[in-house]
Amino acid sequence: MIDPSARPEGDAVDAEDAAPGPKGWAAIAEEGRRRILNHEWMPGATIPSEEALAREWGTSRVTVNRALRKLAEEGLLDRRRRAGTRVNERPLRPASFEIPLVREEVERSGRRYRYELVEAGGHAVPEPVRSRLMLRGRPRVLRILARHFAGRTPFAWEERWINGGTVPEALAVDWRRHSPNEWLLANVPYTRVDVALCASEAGPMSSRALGCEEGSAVLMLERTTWRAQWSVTHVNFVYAPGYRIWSLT
Amino acid sequence: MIDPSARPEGDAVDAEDAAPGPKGWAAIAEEGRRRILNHEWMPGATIPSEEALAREWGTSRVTVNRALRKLAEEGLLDRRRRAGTRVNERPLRPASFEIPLVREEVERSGRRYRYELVEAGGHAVPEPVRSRLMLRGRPRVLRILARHFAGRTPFAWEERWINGGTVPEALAVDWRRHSPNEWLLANVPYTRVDVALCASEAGPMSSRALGCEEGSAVLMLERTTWRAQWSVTHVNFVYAPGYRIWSLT
DNA sequence: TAGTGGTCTAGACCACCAG
DNA sequence: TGGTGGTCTAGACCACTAT
Repeated sequence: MIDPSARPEGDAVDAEDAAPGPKGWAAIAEEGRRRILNHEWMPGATIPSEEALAREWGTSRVTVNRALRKLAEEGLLDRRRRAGTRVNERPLRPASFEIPLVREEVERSGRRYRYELVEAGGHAVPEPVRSRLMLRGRPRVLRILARHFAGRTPFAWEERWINGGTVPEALAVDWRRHSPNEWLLANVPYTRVDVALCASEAGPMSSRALGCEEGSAVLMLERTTWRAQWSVTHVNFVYAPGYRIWSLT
Repeated sequence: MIDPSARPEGDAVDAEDAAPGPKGWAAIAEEGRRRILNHEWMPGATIPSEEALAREWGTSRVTVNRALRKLAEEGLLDRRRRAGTRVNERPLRPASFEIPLVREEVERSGRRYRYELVEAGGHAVPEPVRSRLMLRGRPRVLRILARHFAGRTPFAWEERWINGGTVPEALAVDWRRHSPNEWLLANVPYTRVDVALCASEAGPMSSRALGCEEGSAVLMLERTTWRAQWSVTHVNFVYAPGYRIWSLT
């Protein structure tokens, strides 16, 4: 949840005058980052071994390891046994996007969140959803349609299917009072989540729900959740036009 | 680049019969994950201290620390000094999306990649781009329009501005031969990248370039790159209709 | 103020793989 | 086959914060 490296602490030991190098693994990582950006460590080149760097910086190998591992996670370095550590030619830190709960996203922006159930009940399952949920036979499937508001403005449209074979309790829940996302998170442990993002054109229902024109370009998030090998739920979130998702800096 | 936890190795020590616990930090993390999913560690509850777990599993505290740190990064645990480690009430592993280079994405899918320059030259800078690049005064700005193909099919449309104040060399590059993305990555170190995703409607140029109807819903990726406090480039990638971006499992 | 997590050290063994 | 990174241990000090 919180990046531990963001709280560099524990100033190592001593002081006096002996060790001239940076103190703490975060500082060491910073020094490595600087050398890479300044091309003191050239792109594609092999950097000194952990042991050599530990000697140079007057620290232990484990500390150097921790720092270099961080830089490797950031994509700046490529590490392999025996081959050593190389500066990545394409220091492309893959942008990462986090998909928060709708409620949290709205509240974080300082607006009031409201959830509104539109419809909940059994429903024929369209083929694409059927295959996503890997349904066999004719299990009961619950469909939920709902809106999420930021203040008075529609924020997102939710179209969800819940596999009653995996989550029979869901059939008895009062969905006027419980938002599916939050109820499921609180009540159904899951082991895997598949998420996809795409652009879509607002359909008849979503455009009415979001107060935009049919055919408007909207961002759609599809999420399928699994508990072991059993599918739990598949949901499409359609965000109101203009919605943007930002990378985590 | 590579998740180190994916290669659990080094089987710890001994064996004999003494330590019944899981071996290695990855195995320990797995055991913790299991307990959380099985509600053996209840949501919201505080789990035993690192020292206690180290004793229980017959390992060292550092190893337990490494494992629990991993689970915290995954969002399953919340750790704080003195307060101890708690099971997160919302074990929502934030889905993360990686934005690869267009070329890599195309080639990974087994198709042939081709880049085609449409236009490159000085150009008036529209206000939104101007503010994104934080341009002051009237620096020279290069605009590049290009297409990216997967086989014979248009894959993405690129509209890019390069800040000539920060990257004067860019003004002399032959953009018929070099794809801006790759040239910039290879030649300009950067320190920060801002990325946003949104849905957009294909405009006159992008629709013609992508071979779709004007107004089609398309996914657009905006990226602004910085070198220290100087903006390097701002680019809009418009993907052909139907493009989907998947989370990294 | 005491207990917990964050970090460091020094030494060690092992898996991997380029030469 | 040797060198490199991955990992483990045991002990230690420190920063933070709930009580």
